[in-house]
Amino acid sequence: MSEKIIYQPSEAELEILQVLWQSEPASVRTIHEQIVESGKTVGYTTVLKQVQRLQEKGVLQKEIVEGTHFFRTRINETEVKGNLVKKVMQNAFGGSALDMMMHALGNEKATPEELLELKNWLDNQISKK
Amino acid sequence: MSEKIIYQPSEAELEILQVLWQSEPASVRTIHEQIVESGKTVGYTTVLKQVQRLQEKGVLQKEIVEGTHFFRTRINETEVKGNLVKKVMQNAFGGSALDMMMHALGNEKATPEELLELKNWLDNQISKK
DNA sequence: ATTTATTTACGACAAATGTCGTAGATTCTG
DNA sequence: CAGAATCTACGACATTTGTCGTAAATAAAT
Repeated sequence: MSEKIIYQPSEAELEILQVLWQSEPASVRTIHEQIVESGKTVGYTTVLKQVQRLQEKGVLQKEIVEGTHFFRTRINETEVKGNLVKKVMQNAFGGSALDMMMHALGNEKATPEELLELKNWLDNQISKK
Repeated sequence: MSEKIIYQPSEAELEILQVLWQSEPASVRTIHEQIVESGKTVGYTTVLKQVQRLQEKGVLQKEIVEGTHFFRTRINETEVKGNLVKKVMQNAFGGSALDMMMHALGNEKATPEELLELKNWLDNQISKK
């Protein structure tokens, strides 16, 4: 089968992608603002550069509307995120979801609500076929 | 509180750490063999270099026993792995374990057994306090 | 003790990342 | 329109990673 290649964004790239998946298309100014608002201190040109690189890589698409440059992603959020977590699951936990889960939630870090949500989802998954 | 710093190994470093967590201490030769056996093609000196860097970083400790150099880790497996997965959970899933789980298991990738195991573990977590 | 095989120590490199500064281009304001 | 404000394009750098090659140091074999 045709192995679809899914991009593995770096951390800084993921921040940008997250903003875009949230509200596409967006200008670099907007992206930068969002990132800064989320707590990270980074210069405008730094973000601009990353955006340009992502575009060169074909991950982002640029559209110039009335002089302003807008960007939107060309990769699927679910696939990319799934890939990110699967990679960790594979590399660090030998592919075991259980093992990964235990490390992610272990040590009373998860709230009871979260555990319940998870349980419900799982029950659902199990029951349906 | 004193934020304990947990090392975030790169992929190649993780491979080495995995071998050591499995059977410490080990010589570079052994580590290399294990990695190659696990399917990755990489030169001996490449692994050696990585091991030396890890030692410089204080992640590994060297002990010379009768002429042979043995290495062992100085970081905790559970903590490091937990950190790796938590980082992804944070960066890509806004800290939501459920969201991460759905992406990791979504699309019928998980075996029924695995789902059950997970469910059991969860039930256990929930019930105990 | 020599020769041979193994190991270790170093130094190099290329590619990827994260960050900016600066200059030129464009848009907005008064 | 001219000056001010804002953007984009580029180029630079320092780090980190992943990979080796080569030479020097050790250990093993004959």
